[in-house]
Amino acid sequence: MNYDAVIKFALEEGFYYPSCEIYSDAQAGFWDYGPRGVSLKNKFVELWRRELVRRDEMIEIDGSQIMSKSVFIASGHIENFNDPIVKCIKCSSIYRADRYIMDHLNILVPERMNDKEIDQLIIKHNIRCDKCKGELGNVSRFNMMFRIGIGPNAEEAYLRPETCQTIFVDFIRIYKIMRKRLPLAIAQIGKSFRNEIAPRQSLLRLREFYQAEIEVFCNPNHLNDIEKFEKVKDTVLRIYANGKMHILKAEETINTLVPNKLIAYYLALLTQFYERCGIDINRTRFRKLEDDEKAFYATTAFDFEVETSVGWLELVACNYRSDYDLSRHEKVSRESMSVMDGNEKIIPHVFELSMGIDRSLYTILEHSLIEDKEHERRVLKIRSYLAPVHVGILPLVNKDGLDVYALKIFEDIKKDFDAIYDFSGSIGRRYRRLDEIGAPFAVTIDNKTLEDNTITVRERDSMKQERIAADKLKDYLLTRIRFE
RNA sequence: GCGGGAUUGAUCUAGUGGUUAUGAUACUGGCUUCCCAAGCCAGCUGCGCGGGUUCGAAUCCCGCAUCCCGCACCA
Repeated sequence: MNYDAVIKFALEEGFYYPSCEIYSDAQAGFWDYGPRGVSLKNKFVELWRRELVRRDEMIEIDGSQIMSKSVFIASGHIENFNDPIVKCIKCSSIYRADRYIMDHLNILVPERMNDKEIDQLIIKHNIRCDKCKGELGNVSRFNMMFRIGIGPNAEEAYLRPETCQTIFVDFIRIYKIMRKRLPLAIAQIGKSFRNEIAPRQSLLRLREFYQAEIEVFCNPNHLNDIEKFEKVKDTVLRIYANGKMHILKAEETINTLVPNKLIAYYLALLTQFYERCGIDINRTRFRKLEDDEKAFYATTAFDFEVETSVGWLELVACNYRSDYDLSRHEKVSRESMSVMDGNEKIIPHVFELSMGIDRSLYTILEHSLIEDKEHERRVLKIRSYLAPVHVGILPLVNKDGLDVYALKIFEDIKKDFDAIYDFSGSIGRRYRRLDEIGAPFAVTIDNKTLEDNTITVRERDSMKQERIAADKLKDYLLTRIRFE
């Protein structure tokens, strides 16, 4: 399915839709998850906990979304997370100042150049607006962080632009109390906020969005002492670097494409996780970033990208952040961030997996939504453990006590599964409705049920049915829906 | 943020100044129906927001917002 079809599907079925849509002053870049979307998201998060957090014995925290100014002085966001912009006095066109000058003068403008120097360059070379030849105003700064005021005096603070800052500022306490050793991974799911200039494409570019971030704290001198790497050494990594694809077992990438075992290990875990999300892994790649593409804190970076109808989409940023964050926080807060690793006293380095949840959910939908022309149906062929609804309970006809029997079954399982009871419309119509929201199973109660207490279970993808004892339904669903 | 296009029920859509705004799908209730979008009856939802022109605006004009395309932006 393509992007437009997924958007329409999401609106119709209640996966997600624009926030505040009944008001005309609703702002772009904010979307709500509806009933089906929340159910999908919750299951995605549970899979993430299962396949990453618990599997790798990570620690999960949940931090505040509002953080103090000092955090972002230390993190570099106050200084770096903004762009110098100039505005045309005449026609109000806005340009990114440093790039505009580079394009016009063919010179390199260093990132650290201050606003006055940029102003002088503009005046000296009489740079004018491309569109109307009007004069340009003074440089101003647009910071992508949402600044907010705390309390009656509106003390300066910010909505976090990435969840990981919580992990960095909490690190030393967690390390001291949790009795863990390096490498130690701390994970968090939560909202982040970025004041994008022009958000577009629904869940793909939001001003308020969910991240699942994993920060692996490690000793830079032991990046190849990773015993658990053995468990994933045969996992195939798809790496795009130097202009071509490399499809190799994890162990074959070490020292060539991937600098060490620790990074390769987590790239492998990530690959396995997304495979279990039902994303077509043959349409994914880890793209090794060139120096000019990397974030200001990264030394090695891979983007995990997936092919969609709108092109390659970045789902996860994997950055080796070295000791940038902890050292900066140590300097600004004057709290020591050193820990003992064996006999070494070090400031840990950090390897980060920064997942975009909203984009991941979008991709799962796009890769799972199928137009089944043969059976005239739209089917969400999503993994059963991610399905927003697990099972529909349907009386074949709405009389003869079948409805009563069906309701009893529904009451019996509704606390253990996401189940819906549906008696309205023909049986075929009800199957179609369940197919559309990806319910992997439909249970039908018919006359035979009244005689021998058996029911039929219909499978979404094959449309095949089998008859089982009604009192075995719970076991049946448990084995078929559980995480594999 | 700039330029262009668009905005009519949940979804798609007809409607270029004049009765009560069109149709389809979907949805709801009922009848029928023992297994895959059948049929019949009944029903619920709508002109993005604000201002102007006009006797009269979904329709013309202006502003704002959102969506789409391109540019720019994307730590």
